[in-house]
Amino acid sequence: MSLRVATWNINSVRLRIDNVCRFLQEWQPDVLCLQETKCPQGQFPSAPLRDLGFGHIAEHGQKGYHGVAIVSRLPFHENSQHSRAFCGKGDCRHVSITLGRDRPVTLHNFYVPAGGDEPDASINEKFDHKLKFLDEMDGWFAKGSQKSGHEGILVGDLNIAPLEHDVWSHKDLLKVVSHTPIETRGLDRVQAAGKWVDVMRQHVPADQKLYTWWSYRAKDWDAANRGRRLDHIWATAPVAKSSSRLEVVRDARGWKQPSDHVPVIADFDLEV
DNA sequence: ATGGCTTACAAAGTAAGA
Repeated sequence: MSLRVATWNINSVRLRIDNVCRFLQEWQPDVLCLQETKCPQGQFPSAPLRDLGFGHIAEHGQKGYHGVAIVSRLPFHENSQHSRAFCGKGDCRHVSITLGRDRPVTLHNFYVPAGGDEPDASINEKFDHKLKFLDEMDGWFAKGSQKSGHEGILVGDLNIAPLEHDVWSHKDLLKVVSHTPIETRGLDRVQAAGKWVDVMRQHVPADQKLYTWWSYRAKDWDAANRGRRLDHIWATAPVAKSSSRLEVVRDARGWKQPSDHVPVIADFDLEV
């Protein structure tokens, strides 16, 4: 049996619901995790997704900003939906559910704060928030937030491109928010605390460029190809080991009225 | 020339993204 998991920062799920439906139909994931839904709780465009067979939806949204959701063909464990509030804010940056019969797998969907422009926490409150968010994730996973016996998958827009070839120019971006050493060290700590394996880099060697986001501001995003890998798929070791395939749907950046992020898909050989 | 754009919103100009 195979489980296909996808993650996509959609930058308004209501504006781009047709793109979501196209993706679900053409790539046939079992579960799609969305970030930046920008959709108030209760106003998620569920109907067209249900019509495509995705009748299980965990939404955690608010007006205007942020917001995450999990859209699934497979049922969730009863009462398994959780949304953790980070940094004492109710800003809808996490939702998790549990899948699977014999071997439960908890799926975490995260939207880590972008962090603003200036990579200095003493003068930029947004950057301070980003670092504190990472610290809180670290502490949460270190404490063993995972139920014992449960494996896990963590996906989302983590807003950090940790490796040299996760950005178009390592040298130029070391001082740019998303690729600064203090952020990448923070992300490394989160990964270690949860014993998470970077599934994308298991499939694509670290010396090859790998991007999931291209700025709206580039005149020609495709030709310039100045991307960053801001979106991630992590899993606990046994789950990561079962991953048979990875796809970054770069073409989606060229669709009509696109998001600036593209879907990332991983297949796992799991009983679900 | 990595922001030159794009989004939401008690709708014109702000705030936010990254």
